[in-house]
Amino acid sequence: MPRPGRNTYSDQKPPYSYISLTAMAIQSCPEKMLPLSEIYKFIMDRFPYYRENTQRWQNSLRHNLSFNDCFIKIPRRPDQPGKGSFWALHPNCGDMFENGSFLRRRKRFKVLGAEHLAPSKPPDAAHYLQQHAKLRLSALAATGAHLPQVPGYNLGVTQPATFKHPFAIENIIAREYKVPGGLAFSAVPPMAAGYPLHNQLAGAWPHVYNGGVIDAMGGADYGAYGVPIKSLCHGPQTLPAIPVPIKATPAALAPHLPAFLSNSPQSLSPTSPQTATSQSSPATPSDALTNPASLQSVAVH
DNA sequence: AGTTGTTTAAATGCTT
DNA sequence: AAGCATTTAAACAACT
Repeated sequence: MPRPGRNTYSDQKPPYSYISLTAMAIQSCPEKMLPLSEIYKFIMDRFPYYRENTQRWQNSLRHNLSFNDCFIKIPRRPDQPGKGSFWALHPNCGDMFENGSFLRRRKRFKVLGAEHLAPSKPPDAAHYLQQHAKLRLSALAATGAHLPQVPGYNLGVTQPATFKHPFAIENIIAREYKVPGGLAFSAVPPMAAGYPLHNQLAGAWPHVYNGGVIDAMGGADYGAYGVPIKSLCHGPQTLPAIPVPIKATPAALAPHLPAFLSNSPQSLSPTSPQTATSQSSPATPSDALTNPASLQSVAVH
């Protein structure tokens, strides 16, 4: 748990846009979808800055959820009582922060085509995620795995370690350039900028380096909903140290990234079979659902 | 009544 | 400077 009231750099505004914060929250949960209230909670738990002015930033965040096509709304099933819908990332949104900055995307993600023209039809992506979650749950039940129960929607299903969405919190952390000595350099450029850089960057990023994100996820060992962090993320010690240029160009970046960092639908060659990067166990039937063909999307502008 | 979700509009700041 | 992404504010509807 974060330390309440601690007056540190962690009280400063984190260098993440609402979009990246929301994506982080969504990716932190095994089912990759969260209700609004849980997104709020995630952000407030991890970033003390957002424990204040809640009306302001939560309104902004809601605006972002509605306004940006990279977020999709997933209706609750009857067996998932509660307020509001779930929010998830559009399966095709890929790595929106491929430029290395979580403050500003290079391009906005925009959905094209049928989804906009026929909104009355439930979005395939939403259906896919629901089905995906369901199938993974039944697969899990079959294995007899014991995982913590989370009311309503999140049953603690863990992701296979082979795929990490670019927004997964561990991937975001992984982009920080770690130096053996403990000094850390950020892959996030200028805005690090807005931070007091006279001191060590590690000090400027306490929410990341000083037990921030990892520590705050329920105290180093447990992440959201009591799921052990290590089952969700690579531990900090196993995070790849990836030197990312301060001003990264996609062309310069992509070839050097480990597969799991560039492993997004959009980063694949168009001819690559999607099943190769399925988020679910390759042995599960949910693979058939991982790439809804009707989902057409593109980054625009 | 409070929360959730959508939409419009304007301001701000970064990128090209 | 223009274009664009993001932030902020606000109004409003729907829902619990």
